[in-house]
Amino acid sequence: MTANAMTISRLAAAAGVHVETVRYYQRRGLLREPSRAPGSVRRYGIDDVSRLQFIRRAQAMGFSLDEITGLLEVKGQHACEQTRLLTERKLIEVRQRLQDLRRLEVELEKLVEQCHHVAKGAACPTLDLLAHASDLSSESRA
Amino acid sequence: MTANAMTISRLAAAAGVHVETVRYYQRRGLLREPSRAPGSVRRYGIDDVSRLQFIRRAQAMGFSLDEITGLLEVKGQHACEQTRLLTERKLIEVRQRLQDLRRLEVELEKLVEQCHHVAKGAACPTLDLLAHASDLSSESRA
DNA sequence: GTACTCTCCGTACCAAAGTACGGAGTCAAG
DNA sequence: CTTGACTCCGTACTTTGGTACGGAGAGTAC
Repeated sequence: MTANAMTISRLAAAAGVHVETVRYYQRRGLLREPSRAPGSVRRYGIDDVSRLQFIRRAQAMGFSLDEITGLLEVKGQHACEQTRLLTERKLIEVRQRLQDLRRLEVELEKLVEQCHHVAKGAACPTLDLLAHASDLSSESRA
Repeated sequence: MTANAMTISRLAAAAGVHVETVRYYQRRGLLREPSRAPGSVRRYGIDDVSRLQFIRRAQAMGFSLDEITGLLEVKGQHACEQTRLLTERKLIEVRQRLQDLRRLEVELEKLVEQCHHVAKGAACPTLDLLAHASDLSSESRA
């Protein structure tokens, strides 16, 4: 076995992260700190690369490091159920953000549109709108 | 005129923000610090409420406080053009975020879906997917 | 065996938009 | 005129996901 042959910089390179990130994940408890010969340097193996990649993939799916800690902890019997619940919650969050952003897109489109049609020298409708509320103020959400 | 009659807490309440937020905006230069009788307390007027509301509306439109500083500074001749440019840039950002989130939504939907169809006792497909890459790893964006 | 790179470690710092704190001074009501 | 609420002010802390720094020890290439 060539297991546990990597130094921290090789591990980081293998997973596509910075050395400092590896150390940061260790501090956060996302990654084990491998035991090492006293007065020596830590060595990492394939499993550590996998775990780092797991973390990065989960991040790409929108999970926070805290949530990923949760994902990494679920094991055994109800793992799938717990994971699914977490994923469903995340999906709801994402959909909410999508809705907010779509509304925002429409509003911004309106602003740009109006600015295109404004007469030279006239007041800027965007600044006016921001200054004098109208329908936007009713849109303030929690 | 009842102008400049408000204390900071009334101003904050009128605009729906916290006192500390008013002070923070003053420090950032988004809001003027009204002159005051020496050894006395600051008094605010309607204009300050409007300005605070402008800021909050612009925030709701996705502008950062730095960008809002810019919006508040543009005045006169080319105000509309500058505002429009800023708004267009913001719109592009919003659309990019929308695209990212839509992709994320699809991925999360797949995960949830798979977890629903998994046999009892079988491994969790979500955890598997996160653990063993497949098509997701090619999706890593800058 | 020495020079150069890498690792280790704690600590500090970054963005963004605030929030919290604590002591001293001020305001307003009774 | 006292009491209680409010204001002022600077500074520190929060969250999230890291990045940067600096000095001392370890690993390695020649």
